[in-house]
Amino acid sequence: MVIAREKISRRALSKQRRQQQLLDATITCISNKGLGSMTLADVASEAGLSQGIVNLHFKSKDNLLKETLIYLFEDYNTEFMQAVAKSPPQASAKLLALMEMDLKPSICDRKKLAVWFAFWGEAKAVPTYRKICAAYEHKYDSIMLELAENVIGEGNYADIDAQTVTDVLTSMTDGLWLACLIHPKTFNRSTAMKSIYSYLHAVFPDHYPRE
Amino acid sequence: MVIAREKISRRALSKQRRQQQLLDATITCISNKGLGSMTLADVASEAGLSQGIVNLHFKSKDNLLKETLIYLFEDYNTEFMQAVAKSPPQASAKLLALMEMDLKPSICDRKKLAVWFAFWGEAKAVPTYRKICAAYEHKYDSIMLELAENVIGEGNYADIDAQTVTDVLTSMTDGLWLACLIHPKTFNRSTAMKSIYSYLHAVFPDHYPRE
DNA sequence: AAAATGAATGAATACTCATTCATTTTATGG
DNA sequence: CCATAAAATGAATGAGTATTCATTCATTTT
Repeated sequence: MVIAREKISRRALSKQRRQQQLLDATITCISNKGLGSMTLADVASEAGLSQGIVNLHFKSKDNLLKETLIYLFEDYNTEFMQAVAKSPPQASAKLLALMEMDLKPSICDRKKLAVWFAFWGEAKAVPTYRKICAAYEHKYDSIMLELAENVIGEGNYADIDAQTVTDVLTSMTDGLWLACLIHPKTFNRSTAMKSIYSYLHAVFPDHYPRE
Repeated sequence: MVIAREKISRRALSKQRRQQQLLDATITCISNKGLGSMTLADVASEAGLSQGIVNLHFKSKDNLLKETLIYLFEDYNTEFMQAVAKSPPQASAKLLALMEMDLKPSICDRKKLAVWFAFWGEAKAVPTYRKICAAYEHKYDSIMLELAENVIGEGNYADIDAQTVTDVLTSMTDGLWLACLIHPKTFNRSTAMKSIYSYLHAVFPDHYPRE
């Protein structure tokens, strides 16, 4: 019996996996309907489960949204740390690897970007979101800062400071993400990478040669 | 005939003022409560008027939001065109003036930025918003592109193309706006300008000397 | 096999909010 | 001043939605 089997597998799923499934469904729904008009019924239906399921697992809608933001960050965090760990040991290579990571399809993907921007769009009104963002982003900033300092120390770049480079790179990726979200037709991943590389080349010519 | 015309224009004016007042109230409410949880009652109360007032003037909430986005763009548009018109005639000066405009307090202001990001956060789900954004932004892009082309033509910058410069500058301002919105404590207008100038100096050293 | 568990259901509840509209207030031309 | 229309009001409506909870039932424990 197909129905019976389906029912069994539904219940067999562990609590953690069910929550993850609901978080994924939430991301899909925010991306499709917007944070404002997404309903818990949408999430339940997207997950193929019943009305009350979200409140059962997440207690409230507010809490579901908070957990979704954290889930997004944890995902990004993993990619970020992997990019640093797996790239060659030179600071310049790691910095470039981080930029490439920000533009790779699994990160720079309209579905996820829509959710990031949905939260940023509520950040002024919802201090909880702002605090979560601030905590994670501070970590990325300090890692990039150290990399930029190392690159500067290796070359002859007396008149540029590491914080400025970090600020430029961070704001550029955020801006390129917005372009990907709003202008999907004209946005192009390799053009975007070209923009970033053009800055790196301009500011650190010894480390990032003209291609 | 003259009397009739006067009568019409007077009424139109007051109507227009009321609508502007409601648009301002909407911006305040979105900024304070987020696009998702802002209600028409909030807007009416913010404007010191009654329940039904928004539907009277804007027909529906969706329409109010659309008009609010257009209102934001018209405001930005005025500043943009003024910045181009009032700055010295050299393309390099106009480009710098545009960047300074993007960071001036009346534009780079958390209240307004919260509203921009609120709309961008819904842009994937609401094609209307995306179309409005695309139409305006295409215009800004082509103006900046021409300026960048002129700067390149004036100097010895064979290996950089104008579209890349435009892309970098546009994405940087968007990213800096996000920083202003999310990290108000650490964000600093002059640091942000320093970031932008550091790029202009790096890419067009003849036009933007080390400060 | 019986009892206990707890995940999942989905109907019922309580509440919010956009929209409508009958009524009141205000402005204006005659 | 009055007559008329426009503008504004705010109570009423009803569609929609988060949340609750009694109940079901597959699985685990005894």
